[in-house]
Amino acid sequence: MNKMIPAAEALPLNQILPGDCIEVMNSLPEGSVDLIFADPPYNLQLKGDLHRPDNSKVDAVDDEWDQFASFKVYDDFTREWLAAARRLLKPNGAIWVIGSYHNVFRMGAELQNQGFWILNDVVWRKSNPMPNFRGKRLTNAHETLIWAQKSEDSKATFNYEALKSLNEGVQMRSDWVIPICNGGERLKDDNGEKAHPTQKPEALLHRVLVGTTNPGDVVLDPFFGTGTTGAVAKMLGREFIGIEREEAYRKVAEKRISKIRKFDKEALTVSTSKRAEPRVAFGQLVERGMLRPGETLIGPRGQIAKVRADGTLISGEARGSIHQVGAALESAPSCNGWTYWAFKRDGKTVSIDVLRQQIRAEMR
Amino acid sequence: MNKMIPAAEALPLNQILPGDCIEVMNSLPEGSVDLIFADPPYNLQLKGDLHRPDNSKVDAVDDEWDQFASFKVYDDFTREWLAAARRLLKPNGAIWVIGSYHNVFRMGAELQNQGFWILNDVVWRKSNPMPNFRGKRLTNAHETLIWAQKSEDSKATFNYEALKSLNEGVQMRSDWVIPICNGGERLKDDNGEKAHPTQKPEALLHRVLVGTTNPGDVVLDPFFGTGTTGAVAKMLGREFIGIEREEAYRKVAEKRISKIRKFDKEALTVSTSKRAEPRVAFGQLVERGMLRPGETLIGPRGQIAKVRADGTLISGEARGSIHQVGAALESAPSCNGWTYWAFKRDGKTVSIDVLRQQIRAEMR
DNA sequence: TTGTAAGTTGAATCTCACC
DNA sequence: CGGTGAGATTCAACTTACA
Repeated sequence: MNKMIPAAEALPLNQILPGDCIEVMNSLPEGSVDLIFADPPYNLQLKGDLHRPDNSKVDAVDDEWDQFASFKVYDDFTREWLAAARRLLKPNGAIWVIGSYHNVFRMGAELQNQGFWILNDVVWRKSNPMPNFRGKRLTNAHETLIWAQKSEDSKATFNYEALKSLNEGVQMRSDWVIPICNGGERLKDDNGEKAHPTQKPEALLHRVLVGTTNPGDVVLDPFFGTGTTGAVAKMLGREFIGIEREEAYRKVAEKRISKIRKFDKEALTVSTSKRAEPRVAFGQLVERGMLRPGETLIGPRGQIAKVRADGTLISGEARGSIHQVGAALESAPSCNGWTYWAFKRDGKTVSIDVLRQQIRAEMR
Repeated sequence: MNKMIPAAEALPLNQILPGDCIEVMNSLPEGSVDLIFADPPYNLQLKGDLHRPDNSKVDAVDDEWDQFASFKVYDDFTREWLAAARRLLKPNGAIWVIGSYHNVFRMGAELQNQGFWILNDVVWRKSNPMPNFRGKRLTNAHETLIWAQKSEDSKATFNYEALKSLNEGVQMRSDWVIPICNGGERLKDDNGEKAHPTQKPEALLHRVLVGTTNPGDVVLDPFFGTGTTGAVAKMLGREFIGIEREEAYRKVAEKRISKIRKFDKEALTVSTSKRAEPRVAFGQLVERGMLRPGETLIGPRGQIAKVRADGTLISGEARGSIHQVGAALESAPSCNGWTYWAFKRDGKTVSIDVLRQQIRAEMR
């Protein structure tokens, strides 16, 4: 790592870097990336690449040895690129990997072995999968993604409300129905053949990036292919770094991404949770005279408490914050006093949360 | 292995054997079982308590049998029971295992390491999963099953047509929508508490056994619990062998299975229910690029709103779902955004409902 | 009896700012 | 780094109570 240059400035943003992804990742400054999306190759047909100890004839035992050896080669490869990826991540960074049953179990186990902390596994349910023509198995209608943060105590970005909005106001689930990439989105080469065998749909990356990054975040894809990650990142105002070994793919991806335009800033603002709202102390309502010391608050089933000048409540034996007194009256471990308590105005019962909204509106 | 007695006759069929599953499996004759269904401990590693937003406490799976000190301990356990299971299988035998992201990657990798040949991974999509109460992750709405045969050249049973029939005449896919086990099917103990924390639905086993065994086949479940595998096997005219360590579970299972009657052949025909129109989230149109963030939607009297990246709209001060913003502009309590909003294509105004129809057509 | 409302529950790796 | 306390957070299906 070059200590002369601050990491952020040393990052080659919005570029496609040629070469082997492990080498290239190891040349980049550590702790500099917010999110990694990785769609590694999963062909296990590595037998031809293996160096046998001798030229013995292929028999059943050798077949088993072959299979074991090919898993070992794949596992070594997985271990190396995951370690390089992990080094690049910021402490609160996260990774998505995608695979099928051929490789995803090995990737998932290695993620755990390296200390990544799995947050969800997600099923991409293909609405239009290729049927199983021979009728010997089930239609292979899904692929599996794993979402993991760098370590158990990382605080990965999760835009809960944005994903809920994407899902008609209902909490987003771990199974995503998205069509495979075809039609106009499917990139073709000069011969009209598909430019990449496993091009991922932009809808998939849209959901990943909206849900687990913020605008301006750095997203790295070590198996860039024809650049779906980069294309969607650019649309969504994220910075990307692509790594791709094959020149043909790099060319297609560069052309593709050059044509993309970033969405308006307004369109990129997503729904946020209440957690992101500025915190308001209940005492402020008293200070401002919105509630008076001595005034009575009412709980959901008629419970009564009195407001004190310091912004605490008193109700029977219980005294303390709006939350503590609410919890005490409910014999509950906790209580959100803002939604629990109400007061009377002009004969009507009004939640104290309305007053908090007023203060928040003034703050904007 | 006792060579004096043919293996098949030595098998303790339709019984629940007490004890540790590894020891018991190793005491049974090798090569004698057609199918193994295994639902091992998931190693959930839960820490503190979890409360619902209404402050009720979630009854977590904190049983002693799910505690493992480390990944290494869990992996050793997995290796041993899978090896014992493999020994029991006939050459053309197969195995199903089920798990969550906590353990399924480790099981899948070990299956491959031992020479099992994966045929499919199957996603059990729960129609009614427990939500993520804290809003910190996606709803964990599925579990994963792996279907593997004993070795690459095994010829595992696969009843293609039967599964196709179960699926309204369409080839069965690798994602199965099945509700979690509750209601009358959920077994209770004498106190009215659930008898087992992780009882699997009979519908799941029904599909597994119809699809991958024949009547008369021997099905072994080394983690028998309260005996869903045995109950469904008996209904379907398969022979079962259960292994269960806990006496309480064995008692419940025995009582349960004694009440089961084998189906008439006629009764095996399953009734199919007509599905409602699938719900489409407006956000899907954005993810799929049918509408772009920043694009303008038009209301029936020329009202204008902009699409945001998370599938919400913004129009003046109003922001929210297509329904919410429509209602706000009309000062109405509610509004069907699908019929309210339109967009421009090639100079023509097109209802967004047209796009919803397109997605529904793809889903069929 | 029937319809409606309120209550319960499920394999869960479920907070975070501040002192 | 650990302790403290504010305060944010749920979906579908079934069961029970009651009109």
